[in-house]
Amino acid sequence: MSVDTAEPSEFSPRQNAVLEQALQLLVDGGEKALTTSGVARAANCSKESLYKWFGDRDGLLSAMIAYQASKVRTFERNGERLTAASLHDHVVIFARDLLEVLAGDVSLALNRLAIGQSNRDGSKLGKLLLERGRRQIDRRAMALIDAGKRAGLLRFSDADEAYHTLYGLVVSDLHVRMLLGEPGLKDTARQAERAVTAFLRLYGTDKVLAEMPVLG
Amino acid sequence: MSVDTAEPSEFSPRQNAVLEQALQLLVDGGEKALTTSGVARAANCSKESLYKWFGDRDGLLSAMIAYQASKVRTFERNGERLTAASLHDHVVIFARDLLEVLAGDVSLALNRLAIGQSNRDGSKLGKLLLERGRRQIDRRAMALIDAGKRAGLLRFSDADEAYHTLYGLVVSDLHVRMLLGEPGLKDTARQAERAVTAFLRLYGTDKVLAEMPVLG
DNA sequence: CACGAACCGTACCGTACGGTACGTATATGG
DNA sequence: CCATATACGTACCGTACGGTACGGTTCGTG
Repeated sequence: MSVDTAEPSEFSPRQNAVLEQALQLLVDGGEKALTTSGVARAANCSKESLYKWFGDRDGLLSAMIAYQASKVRTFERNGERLTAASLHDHVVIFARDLLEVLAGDVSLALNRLAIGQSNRDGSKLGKLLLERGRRQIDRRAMALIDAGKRAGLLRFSDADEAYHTLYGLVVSDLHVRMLLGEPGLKDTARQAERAVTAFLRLYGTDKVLAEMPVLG
Repeated sequence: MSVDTAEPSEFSPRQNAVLEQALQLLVDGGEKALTTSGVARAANCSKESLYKWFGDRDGLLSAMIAYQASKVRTFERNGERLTAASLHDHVVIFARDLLEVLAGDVSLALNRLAIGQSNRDGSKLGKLLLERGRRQIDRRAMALIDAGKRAGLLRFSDADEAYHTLYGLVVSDLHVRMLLGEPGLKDTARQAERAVTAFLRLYGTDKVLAEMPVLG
C-alpha cells in the first residue's frame, strides 16, 4: 500500500499560476530578476493584485516556497516485505531521488534565495524552506530505515543519527558546491551506490553484510 | 616538522583594514548592509578610493574573499609516526576544526554572499570561494589520510573519494542548515567523534579496527 | 440589465544604491 | 618651499526598486 502525502494547496489556481511564473523568473535570472514589476509583467497580473494576495515581497517569496513544497509528493511504501536486496534497492532509489531533487533548478534557486535572505533579522524563509521542503523527504527516509530496522536488517539506537549519516554519505558537500555554482555530478547513480554501500556497512546487520562484497 | 602554508597578502595594509571593516559590516548586517557608502563610512575612506582599489562592487567582494582566505593558515604535520590512536586523534581534531570553521561568522557570511550572487551570470565568487577557501583545509585532510594509508592504517583506492566520505560524515547537512539560519550544533565534539568512528570503520585496516569498540 | 467585486495596466512616488566628480588635506621628495 | 601624488569627505547623478493610487475592463449574480 502506498500513502500519498501532500499539502492542500493554499492558493487559488490563478495565484498558483502567478507563483509558477515567479519561480520561472527566479530560476532564469536569480533573485535580482525577481522584482515585483517583473513578476506582474511575466504573469500578466497587476502589482496591486500581488500586494493584495501576498502582502509584500517577503510574502511573495514565502508563498513561492510553500507552493513549490506543495508540488512535491512522496510515496511511502508501507507493509512491504523487506529483504536485504530490496532494502538496498530502496535506499539507492532514495539516494538518487535526493540527489536529483537537490540538483533541480527550482530547488537550487529557492535555496539560494532563502540563504541570501537568511542574514536579515527574522526572515523566516530559511526555516520555512527547511520545514516545508524537507519534511517529505525526511519522512520518507525515516520510514524506510525504520522499516529496515523492524525487518532486522538495520541496527541503530538513534534513527535520526542514522538518517543524518546516510544524508551526509549521499550528499557530502555537493549541495553547497552546487549552490555556489559548480556543475552537478556527472554520475549520480555511482555516487548513490557508493553512499548506500557505506551506509549498509555501518548500520547493516549480519543479514545484510553477508550479501555485500568484502572490499570497498 | 610543520610547514606553514599561507598566501602572501595581495593588498596594502590600508586596504586590508578596509576589507576587515567590510567583512565586519557583512557579518553584522548581511549583504544588504554591505553598500559602498557604508563600507567607506565604516572604514573612514572615500568611495573614490574604493573604486580605485577594487574596481567596482564585485571587485570589492572578491577582494574580501581573497583577504579572508589569506588569513587562514593550516599546519601540515609531516613525517610524524602515526599509530591507530594518533590517527584517530588527528582526524577528530580535523573534524572539529572543520565544523568550527564552517560555523564561523565570517565563513557563513561569505558563503551566503557568494551563494546569493551565484545565480548571476559569471559571478565567479562561488568559484573563488571554493578554490581559495577550501584549498587549505582540503590539503590538510588529504595529507592526513594519505599519511594514514602510508602507515598501513587506512585502506582505499581513491583518496578523493575517501576524503569526501569523511567530509560528508562530519558535516552532513549541517552547513546548509546553518547557511539557512539554523543555530549550529550544541555539541560539535560528539558529532566529530561519531563521524570519525564511522570513517575509520569504513576505511580503517585491521590495525585500526582492532582498537575500536565493537558496536556503534 | 444593473450592480459590485475582482482585476489589469499604467502611471506615480519616495528612497536608496552604484558609480562619478570635485575641492581639500596630508605626505613625500627635490 | 614648492610640486606632485594619494586619499578623504561630500555632493551629485541616473537608475531601479518596493509600494500605492487610479481609471478602465471583465465577470459573476440578483
